[in-house]
Amino acid sequence: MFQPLEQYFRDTPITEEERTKPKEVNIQREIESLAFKLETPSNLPESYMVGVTYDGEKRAALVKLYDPESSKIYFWYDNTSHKPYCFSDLPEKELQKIEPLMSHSGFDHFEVVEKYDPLKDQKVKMSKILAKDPLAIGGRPSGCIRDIIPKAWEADIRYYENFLYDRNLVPGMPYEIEDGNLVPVDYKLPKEIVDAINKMFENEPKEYREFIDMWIPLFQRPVPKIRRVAVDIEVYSPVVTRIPDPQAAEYPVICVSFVSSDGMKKVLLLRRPERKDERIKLPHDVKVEFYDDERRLLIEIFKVLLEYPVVVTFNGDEFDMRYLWHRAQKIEPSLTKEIIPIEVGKDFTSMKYGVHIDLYRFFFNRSIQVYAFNQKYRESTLGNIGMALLGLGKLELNKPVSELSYEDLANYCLRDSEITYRLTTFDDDLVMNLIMLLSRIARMPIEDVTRSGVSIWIRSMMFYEHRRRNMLIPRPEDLLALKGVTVTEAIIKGKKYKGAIVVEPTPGVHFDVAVLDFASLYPSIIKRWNLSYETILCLHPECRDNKVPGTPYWICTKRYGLSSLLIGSLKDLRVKWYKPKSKDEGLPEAVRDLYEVIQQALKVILNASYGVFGAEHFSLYCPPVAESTAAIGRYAITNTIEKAQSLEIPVLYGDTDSIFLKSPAERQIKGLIEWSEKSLSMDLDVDKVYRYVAFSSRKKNYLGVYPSGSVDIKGLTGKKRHTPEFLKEAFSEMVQVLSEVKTEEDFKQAKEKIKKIVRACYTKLKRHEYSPEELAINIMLGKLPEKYLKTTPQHVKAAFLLTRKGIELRPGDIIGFVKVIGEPGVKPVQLVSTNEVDTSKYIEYLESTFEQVLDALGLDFHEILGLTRLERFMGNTEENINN
DNA sequence: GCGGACTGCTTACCT
DNA sequence: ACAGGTAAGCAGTCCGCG
Repeated sequence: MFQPLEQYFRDTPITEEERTKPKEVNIQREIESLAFKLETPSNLPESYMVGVTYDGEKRAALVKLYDPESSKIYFWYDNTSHKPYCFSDLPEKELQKIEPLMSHSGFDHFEVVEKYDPLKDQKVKMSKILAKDPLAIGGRPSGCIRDIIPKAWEADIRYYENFLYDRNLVPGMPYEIEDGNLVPVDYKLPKEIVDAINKMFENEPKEYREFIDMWIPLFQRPVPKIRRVAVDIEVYSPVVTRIPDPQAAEYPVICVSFVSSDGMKKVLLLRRPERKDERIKLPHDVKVEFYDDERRLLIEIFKVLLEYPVVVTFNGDEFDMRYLWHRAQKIEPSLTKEIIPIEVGKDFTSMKYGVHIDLYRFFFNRSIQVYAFNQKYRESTLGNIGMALLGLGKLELNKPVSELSYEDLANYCLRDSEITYRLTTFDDDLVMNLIMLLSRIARMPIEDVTRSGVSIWIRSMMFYEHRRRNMLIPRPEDLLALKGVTVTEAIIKGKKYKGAIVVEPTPGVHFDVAVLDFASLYPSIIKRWNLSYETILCLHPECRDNKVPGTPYWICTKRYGLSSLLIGSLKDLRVKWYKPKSKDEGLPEAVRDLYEVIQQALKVILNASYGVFGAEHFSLYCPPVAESTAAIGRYAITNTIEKAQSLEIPVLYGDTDSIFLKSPAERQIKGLIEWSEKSLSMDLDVDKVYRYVAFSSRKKNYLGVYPSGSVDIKGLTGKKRHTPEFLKEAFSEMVQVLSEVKTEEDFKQAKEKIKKIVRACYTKLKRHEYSPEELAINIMLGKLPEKYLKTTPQHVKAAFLLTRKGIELRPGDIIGFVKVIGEPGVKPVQLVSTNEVDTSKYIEYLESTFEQVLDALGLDFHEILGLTRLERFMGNTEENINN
């Protein structure tokens, strides 16, 4: 798979020309060549909407269209005179009396509109206040229209979002320009597929089928391959441990690398007087260019950036793009904001011509990390993600960037671009496809969807739907005042309401265990119970009997709830169509892969759909909706457990949406599933079957072995991220032994093997045979070390020992530390020598880690080590472990 | 002044 | 800036102890 390095690389002498000062160049002329000419054709064939923004100069929405034919971006400016606005409940007459509004320079005019108010369940007349520019509505620190009028509706929506929603445009979908107008591309979807999907939902109500119809084209329309370039820069820094400050941009950019989808691999190097390298050895397909004027280097970078519709970076928002922007202005005054093809915002950077995707922002998103990539990467660093998803890590450095030879610098920098680029291409462009699909579902431009969390995606999806149905979007304070806060009491202090049920596990080893679970429990509940902010606690007296079990809440019986329809339709499309189809061997691989991406994108959204209603910062925050969802979940699982018990199936364990059943008969399982369908209207399925499961008495903590011998480990310390390597190693040896156990009898032998593993580990600890690296506990810094005010945890103590050495640490960094004798008891792994290790602490660790499994097997740690109570009390020495 | 019982903080996990 | 529930380890506090 990987080519041998010697073949792959080529030696290139650094030429005389490259080593000596090149001829003078005319910087001004070079800069002029950067002035890019935007193209706004009056006709353009099928092109994809990749960017949407507001052009302050033209005072209009700007749509960036990607034409797959020419691989170029074309601009389209709104020609429909769409204006910024917000709503007021005051009649025009009243508004006219508000002097600051009437004299506001941004005020344009009033309109009277009729909207459906979902909180009142009736039509209302609203005054629409239109403005000349978006900043007049909101966005300035003071004097905005939304602050002048007493109550403003829909004033916190960005202008271009309003534009998208009002014009029914879907980012990521294909459009044409016809005689200067933007029109959706008429496209016939394969009839068999549309019919097949529709058939599955033929018994659903009309309101529901409308949603299915709306989604189908968004998922089924192909996603184009997009021409793109990955960029990475290296900056000179006199202080090794400090990351250069992009605002100050004090030091020169010394290297830049590009890797693009059209096969370009390029490294640009700044020639520095102190470097006297003779040769440079790089892969044969890599172009190298030397520059001795940093200004020319920057101009060359900008030229490349202008050429590509999509620019991909890793942390470019915070660093690379920002640094280039400030550095350019600092060293060459003619490189003005107008000339540099980068737009620097408060917390992101974008491109003037194309779009900028910062993969760090995307991969950092918890939902992406957990649901799309199943926690395959645990740290959001380029090296970590690259290693986990591509098997390609960063190049190791043996000295600081500023001291590297040209060759090492070029290779290092190139590798970063290579990883960044390949993160967008692996598995047939999985990441690009995922981004495009999320963009369509959330109705958000790529640059926004890759930089925001699920709550913003769901907000956008919901807002779009409100506009499409002419529904007034409620103000958060009205929503909260009307629907109120929660009534149940959480088990955890400080939480707002009661959550899921976790069943006390039956300790021990159990053979032949079936796990049943509700498919997409919470989304199913939201659909089945018609949960939505407007349906819960509705105003109709006749709905009051339709109670949510375990709460005083009732649900509307007259209207379908918006979130119920939205989340319900997405859930059904995933569960009934895309997920099974993605596993269907009868389909071509390309189709399966596409369906897999779609079901992944849906999973990401669905998994968060319940939580957002209980999240204070969500713009449709409605705690009773979240609380009811959890309450119905408890109702479903407790009733299912009772039913299982009435069928005399022992329930060993359960968590939220699952129950673990001991040796159930086929017929019993069938009975349970049918019961669930009939009395709960919920899909209960067999999720997995284990050869055996080992439970200790701890919840969220078990080990299950499948008939194939593969092992599921949940919550056990032995596989947690921070656990020292030596323990993970010993633990995985034990897991290997357990995976081979087929019958009760096999346990005898297995237990003996496990005893040996534990003893061997104990002996090695006692003899100081583990290296500090193997002993290191690796814990992530949740915030800057100085921000720990209430307590100082051990990893923070270790972190301070590092900062004292001048090493900069940031939230998200992982601190490796070893327990040592003496104060403060810990040391960063880098500074530890073997003889100061606190062995007794590690023996305690060994004990607690293995105990979780030994408990279940009926083994005792101390008996394994053959220690008597007295010996344990006295402490034990080298002698008594050797015999 | 010290240790045990307790609470609270922090991280990593499960669903 | 999606939720709540659980485990583990440690920091810090309080109280009693001739």
